[in-house]
Formats: sequence, structure tokens, C-alpha cells
Amino acid sequence: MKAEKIREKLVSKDLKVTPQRVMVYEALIASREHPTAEKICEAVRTTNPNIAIGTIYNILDTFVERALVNRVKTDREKMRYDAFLENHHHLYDVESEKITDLYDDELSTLIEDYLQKKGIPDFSIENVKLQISGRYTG
Amino acid sequence: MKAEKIREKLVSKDLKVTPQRVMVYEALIASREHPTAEKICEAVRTTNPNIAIGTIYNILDTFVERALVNRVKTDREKMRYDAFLENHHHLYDVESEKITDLYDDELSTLIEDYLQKKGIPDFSIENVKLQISGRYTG
DNA sequence: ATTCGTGCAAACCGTTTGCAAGGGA
DNA sequence: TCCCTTGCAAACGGTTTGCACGAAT
Repeated sequence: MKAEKIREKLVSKDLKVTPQRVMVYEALIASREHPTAEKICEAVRTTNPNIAIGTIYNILDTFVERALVNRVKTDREKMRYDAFLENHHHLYDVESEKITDLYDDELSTLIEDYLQKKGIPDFSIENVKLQISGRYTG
Repeated sequence: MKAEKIREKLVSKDLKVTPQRVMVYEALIASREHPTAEKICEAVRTTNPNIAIGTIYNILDTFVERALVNRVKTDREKMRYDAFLENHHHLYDVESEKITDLYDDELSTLIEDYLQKKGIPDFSIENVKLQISGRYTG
């Protein structure tokens, strides 16, 4: 994604465009690894060695609050982030800490239709995600 | 669950039966709230004020390792634990930190059948869980 | 006697916070 | 200019660890 697109994205969320925010967003979409704050910091520091880890957290919190980025739920490890907002599910490799995306609209629809048809008493659903744990048989 | 049943459960996992382990397990199954280590500690201390928080963590780690208990994935908060191993899903209330169980075999079967039929390349599935986020309309 | 579990306290480390200085609109 | 953001460093808090004591076999 070009810098101009990122600027627009930030502006559309009423966020000032700063070099740090652009760099963090670039790092997020450059990786499909659901990176930690630390990983993002490393990536950004290759071009801006002075960025502070606190700034990374600050920016990520802002992005989450403005729905530019999602937190990824995990069992143990540190917090991870995901800038890809299209509906998808996650494969958790129980042996490594890898989290892989699974895009499957048929599956998403299957679940959503079922839940919509059936409903859950006193609960309004905003979001449904599958966590699939297992191991790679590579 | 009676103490005798808990003793059997521990023994079946090759774990020595200690009063602390029994108390922690009792606290876990006494709550459907997916308690934190701290909550468990509070509960256990009502009968054993001397138990150390480190011991709670130690025991919980052991239980997870021996598959007596599952960690519950969350976005932000501290680690939570779940001693109910039957296949079920979780409702996350985005306004509070409540996590509620959703038992729905039809739903579980629907998803499992779909995934089994379709398969995921190079990945062997061990466990599938839905995370349903939303809010209570109580 | 050896092994394993516990209590205690200090250490750890990912994350948050306070504040002064700097940068965007 | 004004307010928001950044960099820095200290603080925070949930979790882990090291160690001596105690219980069980």
C-alpha cells in the first residue's frame, strides 16, 4: 500500500498523519505474521532507529481504538496485532507460535447463517471468529 | 464434584494429590466465570489463607500441561482458565470482561464436518473453537 | 534418602504512564 | 499558535523463578 493510501486511511479515522504512524501501519501490512509490538518496533527501526517502544504501543492502542487494527487473541504469548480486517479465521500452530490466516467465505457464511437463524438469547453478536488449533504436517 | 473424584482425576494424570491441587481444582469447577489466577487464589484462601500465588500459577501450569484445564484466549486481560473440557464455545462481552460458555453440539458438528470434509492443507486440526464477541442486551 | 511440592520474596518482562520537547494542521 | 504526538525513562503488574523447608514414598 502506498504512503498516500495510508495517509488517507489515517485521515479518514480523524488521526493526524505522523511519520511514526505511517511506518507502524506499513510494518503491519507488510507482515502476515500477526506481529508483536516488539516485532513492529524492530521493523520500523530499520528506517527510523529512534522510535520508542512506548510510541509503538501508543500508536497500536490508537489504531485498535479507531478500528484500523485488531488485537489477536492468544493463549500465552504477548499481544499480537492484525491489520487485515476482512473476515477471516486463524490457525494456531501448537508447536510454534505461528498464527496463519484462513480465508474461507463459505465457512464464515455457514457459521453466520447458523447463528443468525438460531440466535443467542440476550446477546447481540458483533463478531465471530474461529480459532483452529493444531499442527503443521509439513 | 467430590474430593474423591478429584483425587482420581489427579492420579489418572500421574499427579500427586496435594491439598493445594485439590483446592485449586475445586475452585476451578466451582466457577463458570473462567477465573484468573488471582480469583482462584482468593477462593482458595478462604479455606487456606497461606497458599502462595506462585503456587497457584505453578499448579495451573501443571494442570494445563496435563490437559486438566485449558487456558482461555483473551484480547487484553490477564490469563484465564477453564476446567470444563467438553466441547463448547465462548461469548465475549465487549463491555465487561465476562466470558460465557455456549454449548451447542449442532454448531460444533456443523463446523467440524465442514472442516473435515474440506480439510486444510498441511495442517492437522486438534481443536476448533468459536469466539463470539458482542454485547448482552439484558 | 530422595524426590517432588509448597511458601516466600525477589526478579522478570511486556506494557503503561508522566513529562518535557517537538511537530502537524 | 494550539494541541496532539513523540521520546525517554521510570513505574506497574501479572507471571516466573530460586531457594530453603516440608511432606510423601
